[in-house]
Amino acid sequence: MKFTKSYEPGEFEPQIYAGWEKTGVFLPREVVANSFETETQDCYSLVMPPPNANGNLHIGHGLTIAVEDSLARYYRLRGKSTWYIPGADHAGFETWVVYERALEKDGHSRFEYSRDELYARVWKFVEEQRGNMELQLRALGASCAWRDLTFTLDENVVSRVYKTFEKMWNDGMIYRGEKLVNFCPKHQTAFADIEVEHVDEEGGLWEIAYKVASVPEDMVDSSSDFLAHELIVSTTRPETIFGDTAVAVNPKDERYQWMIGGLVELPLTGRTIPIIADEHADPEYGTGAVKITPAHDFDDFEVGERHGLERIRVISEDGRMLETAGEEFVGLTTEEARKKVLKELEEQGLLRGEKKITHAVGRCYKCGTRLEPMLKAQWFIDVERLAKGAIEKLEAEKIKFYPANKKKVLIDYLKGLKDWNISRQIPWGIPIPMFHKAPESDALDAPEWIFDTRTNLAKIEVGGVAYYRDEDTFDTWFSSSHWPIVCTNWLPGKENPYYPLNVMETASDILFAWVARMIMMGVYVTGEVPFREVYLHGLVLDAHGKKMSKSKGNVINPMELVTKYGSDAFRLGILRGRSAGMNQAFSENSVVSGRNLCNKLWNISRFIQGMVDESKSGGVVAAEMIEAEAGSEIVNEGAVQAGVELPYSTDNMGEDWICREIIKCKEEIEDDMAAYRFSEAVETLYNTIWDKYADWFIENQKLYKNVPLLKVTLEMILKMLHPFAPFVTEAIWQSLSWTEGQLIVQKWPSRLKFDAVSAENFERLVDVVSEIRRVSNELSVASNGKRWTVLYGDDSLVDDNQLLIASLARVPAVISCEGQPRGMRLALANHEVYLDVPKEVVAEYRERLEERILAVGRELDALNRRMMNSNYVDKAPAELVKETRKGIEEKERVIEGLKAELEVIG
RNA sequence: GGUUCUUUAGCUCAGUUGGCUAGAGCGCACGAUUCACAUUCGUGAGGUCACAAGUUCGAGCCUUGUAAGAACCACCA
Repeated sequence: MKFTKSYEPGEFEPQIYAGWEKTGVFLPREVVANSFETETQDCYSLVMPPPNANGNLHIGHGLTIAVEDSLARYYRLRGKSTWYIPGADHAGFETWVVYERALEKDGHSRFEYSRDELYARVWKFVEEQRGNMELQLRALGASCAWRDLTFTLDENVVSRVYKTFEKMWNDGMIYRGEKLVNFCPKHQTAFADIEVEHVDEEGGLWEIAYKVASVPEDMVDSSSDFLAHELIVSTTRPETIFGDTAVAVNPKDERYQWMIGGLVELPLTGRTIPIIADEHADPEYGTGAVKITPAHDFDDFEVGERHGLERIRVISEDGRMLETAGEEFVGLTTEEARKKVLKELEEQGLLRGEKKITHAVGRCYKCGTRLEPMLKAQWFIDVERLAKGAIEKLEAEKIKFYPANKKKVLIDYLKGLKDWNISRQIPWGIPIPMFHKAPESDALDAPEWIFDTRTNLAKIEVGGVAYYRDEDTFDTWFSSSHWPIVCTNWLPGKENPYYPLNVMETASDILFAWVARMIMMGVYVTGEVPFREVYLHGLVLDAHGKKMSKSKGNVINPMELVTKYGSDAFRLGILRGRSAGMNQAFSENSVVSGRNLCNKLWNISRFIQGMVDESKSGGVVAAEMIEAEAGSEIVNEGAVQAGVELPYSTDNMGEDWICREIIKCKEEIEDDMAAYRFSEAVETLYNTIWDKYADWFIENQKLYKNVPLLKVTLEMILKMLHPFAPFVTEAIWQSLSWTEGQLIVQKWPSRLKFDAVSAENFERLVDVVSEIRRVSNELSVASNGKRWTVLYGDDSLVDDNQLLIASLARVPAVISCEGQPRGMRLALANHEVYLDVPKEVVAEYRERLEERILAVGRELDALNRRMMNSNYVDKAPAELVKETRKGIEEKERVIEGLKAELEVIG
C-alpha cells in the first residue's frame, strides 16, 4: 500500500474490518479442557449490553463500544484469550411501541390479531431491522465474536429463563397477586416501578365535604349535633370518589378523634363509608382527612390492606370510567369525569376549596400518558432472597465498582427493594410459562396454576385436565438479568473460564434496572457473582452540557461523525475527558482533534517508511526479537540481559530519550487501563505521539536517521494506540514494508534498552532549544522576523549538538564564540549560550528581562519563606527540604545570570 | 422529600496516597511557510481552584457548613 498525503479513513475502514472478521481474530482461543493440569488459560470476557434490535445506534452506544472495544483490544494484545460477546435486544416494550405505531399507521390494531400472529409479525419486523444495527457496530470497530451473537429471544435464552422461573416457582419465590400496578392506558400494559417516569407537574388539590352520617355510640351524647358536622377531605383525584371505601384521619389528630369509627356520606353515590384512623393521614397536609380509594392509589391500597377495606374499581384499563361510577359517568375519560364530578359537587355545595400544587405524577416513559394505578392479577417475584444473596456478595467485596461509590448506592437500593412485577401485557416477549384451569380464570390460588414450557400452545392437557396459557409475557429485565449467564453458556457443574465476566460495562442509569438484577440472578442461579468488576459510564451530553433529546434538537448521531471523520476519530474524541460514572459534554471538536491525531500518526509513518526506503543498509529488522526474549519482566532503565543482541541501538541523547518516554507512556497506559482511566490513557498517547515522538524525536531523526530504532519505536506506538484507534493503526501496520500479519493480534510491547543518563541530558538540550526559540521569537517581533546566530562558550552539550540545535531552534547557525562572547546571554537553561544580536535590538528586550528577574525573585522568596518556617524544616520529609534548598540555589543562580545579562544591555 | 455526584482558564475537562511555580484539548493573539503532515510548525496571553471556617509545617485535594447545578430514587393525598 502506498502512503497518501493524508489519511482517508473511508478508504481503509471497511476492508480492514472485513479482514479482521475473515481471519477469525475476534474469536477467543478455544479452551482445551484439562490439557495440562498446571496450565491455566488466561481469559478475558465481557458482554455487550445488547442494543435494541429494531433501531439505530445512538451516541450512548458509541461510547459503550469505544470503551468496551478498547478493553477487548487491549487485553487481546496483552495475550489474553478475549471474548467480547455481542448481543441484540428484543427490547420488549420498546420494540412493541415501534411496531404498534407502524401497525396503526397501516390502519390496523393489535386487537385484530392473536398473540401468536403478532409475535410472528414482530419477529419478522425485527429480523429485517437487525442487520442495520450490526453494520453500525462493525463501523464502530467492535471486535466482538459475531459467531456468538445472542438475541434475547434465542432459544437458549428462553430455556434458561424458564429454568430459573421454574426454580423460583419451586422455591416459592413466585406468587400471583392482585396488586396495584402502574398501567399505561394507551399501551395497555403494566410496568415495574423502575420503569415509571415521575414528572413534577402542576395539579389541583380540591377540598370536598363529606357529611358525617354517624359517630360511635359512646360519642353521641357529647356531640349530639354531629349530623351538622362534615369532614372535609383533600384530594388530587376527585374522579376516583366512586371508589372510596373509607376516609382516613391521623389517630393523633385531635380535631377528628371523636369521629373515628363513625360514618360519612359519600357524595354523588348515596353510600356511607367508615372514618378510620391511619398514620397515612398527615395532619399537616391539606385538611388532615384523606379519602381512601384502594383500587386506584398505591397508598390507599396499603391502607385498605391494613383495614380490610373493599376495593372498588371505577376506572377501566383503557382509562375510562366503569359502571361502578354510575350511569352518568360510565364511559367518560378520567379527565371528563373529573370535570363532571367537580361540577356536580359545586352544584351541591360540597366543593369547599381548590389549590394549585406541584406533585410528581407517574408517566409512561414512551408515550407520556399518565399512568393509572390499576388493580390487576400479576406474577410477582418475592425479592427478599434475591436481594439478600446479592447484598452478601457486595458486602464481601466480590465486585469492584468504577466509580466506587456506586456499590453503596446499589446496596441501599437492594435493601429497600419491593417485590418485582414481572408480568407484561404485550405479545412481544418471552411468554410466561404458566397455565391455568379455567379459560377466563382470574384465580389467584397456586393450585389453579401449573408451570409448563409449552408456551407455543394456547391450551394444553395435563393429566386429562385442560389448562390455558397465561397470555402475558415477561418483563424484559427478567430475561436480561440472565445475560452474563446465557452469553457465556454457563452450565451447572461445568467449568467455565469466561464466567464470571471480567467486567460489566454499561450506562450508570441502568444500575438498578439491569446491573442489580444481573447480580441477583447471577448469584441465585450460579451461586457466584456474574462479573468481577463493573464500569459505569455516564450520559453523553451535548457541547453545552445539556442532555440530548429529540425535542431539543441537540442529538448527535454517532454514525454521521464516523462517516465524516472516521471511526477512530470518533472513538478518540468520545473517550477524551471522560471518567467513570460522570455525565460529560461531547462535541464535534473532540472528534476533529482525534482525526488530527490519526492523520499525524499516518504522516509520521509515511515519513518513516520514506526513510526506510532510502536507507540502503536497512535490511530486515526483526522487531519481534525484543519481544521474544522479553518475558513478563519490564525493564525501563536500560538494564538488558547481557549477551542478547538487539535489533537496534541508541546512538544519541534524543534516541535514548524517546525510548525512555515510550516506556513511560506504556507503563502509564497499563496503569490507566487497569483502573479504567481511558481518558488519561488517550491523553498520554496523544501527548507522547505528537509532542514527543513527532516534535522532538522525528525532528532529531532528520539528522540521524536511525532506521532500526525508527521501526521499533513506531511499531510500539502503533500497538499502544491500537485499542483506541484500531483502524488507522492497522492500516498503517499493513502498509509498512517490513511488518507482517495483522496488528490486532500482535504482542503488546515489553521494553526498550536505553541509556538513562543520556536520556536525561536530552532534556537539557530541549531546555536550551526552547529558550532560543522563545527569546528569538520575542526579539523577532522587534526586528522583522530576523533569526540570530547562536554562539556558545565552553559547553560540551551544545558543542556536541550544534547541527541539531540549529535545526530544532531554526537559527542560521550554532557556532563557538572562541572565547569571545558577544550578544545576549541566555541564562535560564543554565548553559553558556549567546544570541548574536546587536545591542540596540537587545535594548528592546530589557523590559522583558526585568520582568523575568522579578518573577524568579518572587519564586525565590516563596522558597525562602518556606525554609524560614522551622516547622517545615522539622516536619516535612527530609527529601523535600533538600529539594527546596536546591531550588533556592538554582533560583539565585538564575537571577545572577539574568542580572549579568541586564548589565550587558546597559 | 431522600441519596449520590459536580463546581478548577472564554468553552469542555484532567489533576490517582495532601508537597514546591495548578495542566490538556478547543478557542484567542502573534509569528512561520516549498524539504512527513495547513488535519502543519513555533511562541504567547488567560486561573482568588464556587464561598466560609477548620485540621496541617503545607490544602485544588481532608473535615464541617453555605450557595448553585446535575443524575438517580421516592406514595405526600
